[in-house]
Amino acid sequence: MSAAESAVETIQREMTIFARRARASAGRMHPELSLVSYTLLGHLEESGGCRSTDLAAHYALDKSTVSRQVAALERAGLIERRLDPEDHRVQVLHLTEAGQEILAQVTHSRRAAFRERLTDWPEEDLVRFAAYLERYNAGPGDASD
Amino acid sequence: MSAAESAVETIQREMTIFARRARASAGRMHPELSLVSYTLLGHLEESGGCRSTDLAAHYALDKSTVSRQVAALERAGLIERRLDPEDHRVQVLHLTEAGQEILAQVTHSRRAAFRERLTDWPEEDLVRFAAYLERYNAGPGDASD
DNA sequence: GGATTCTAGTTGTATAGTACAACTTGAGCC
DNA sequence: GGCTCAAGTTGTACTATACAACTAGAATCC
Repeated sequence: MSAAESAVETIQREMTIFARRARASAGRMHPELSLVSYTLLGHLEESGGCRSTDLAAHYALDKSTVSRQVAALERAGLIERRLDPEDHRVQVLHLTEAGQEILAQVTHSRRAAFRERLTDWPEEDLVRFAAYLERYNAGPGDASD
Repeated sequence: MSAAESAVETIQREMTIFARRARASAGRMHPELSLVSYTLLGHLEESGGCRSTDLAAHYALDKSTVSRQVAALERAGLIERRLDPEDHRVQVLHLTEAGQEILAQVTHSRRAAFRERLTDWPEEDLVRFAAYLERYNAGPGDASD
């Protein structure tokens, strides 16, 4: 097996390990905010408010799934819906203050966990690793982010 | 924000994107073998047979979860149980021939998907990317693989 | 300008994966 | 032989998810 083939093997294996771990630990780390909820809140912050349908399209989730997630986030007081005055079918979702706070907290603690894991890495390696990941994810597959 | 901090941000974001995608697409790619089942079969192959309890410990899953997964895999004819003659509480799990075949197929198609995604990468970058991932996963976190 | 068709979102129903707790069965140890 | 420990199963519940059917509002088309 060539060096390139063996590297592909390794990348596959390690990415799979990472995915499994992320899935297993996501719920335990932040019982108040599942990985999906966190991602949705994050997207709302970045986008400055968007529709349920946009979230579904962006993350390749069914609209019913998003609808229930959104309902839960609203029940928890983390987001609010504003009826679009132009089109009454549309509900534009926004973070509440509480939502912004929780998102900031979770982001902070997630960031801390990553940083700790990467603490010994020279800056040069961090930058290169980040570039590789971006390149990998930006690849020709599903453009889901 | 320093270059290192911004790289950590990027790594966190891109790893999260990857994990979400893997989770979303795993079921669709191989309807006959979920990501968990695939991982369990893979471990059985690597280890050459082990106990249900070992799988649970290794992947930080509850023994009841593994019990049901194993039952499904047995129902599907992909693994078989052999009673440990030394200790009749213990069932040693082994891949059947059918299990080996399916595992090989799924491994092959997963590998093809990865390879396609990485097809334009120079060998040097593949090798470095693989090394970074290994280093990341080998870090001080949970040693779940 | 009313009927038809499209779109946003909700609700009903089903499934997979998971955890926790209670239980069963066999092993090991005074 | 009778406690205690270990391996695994089963009951129950919850979360995330999808698909399909539905509701309500918007847009379009004679």
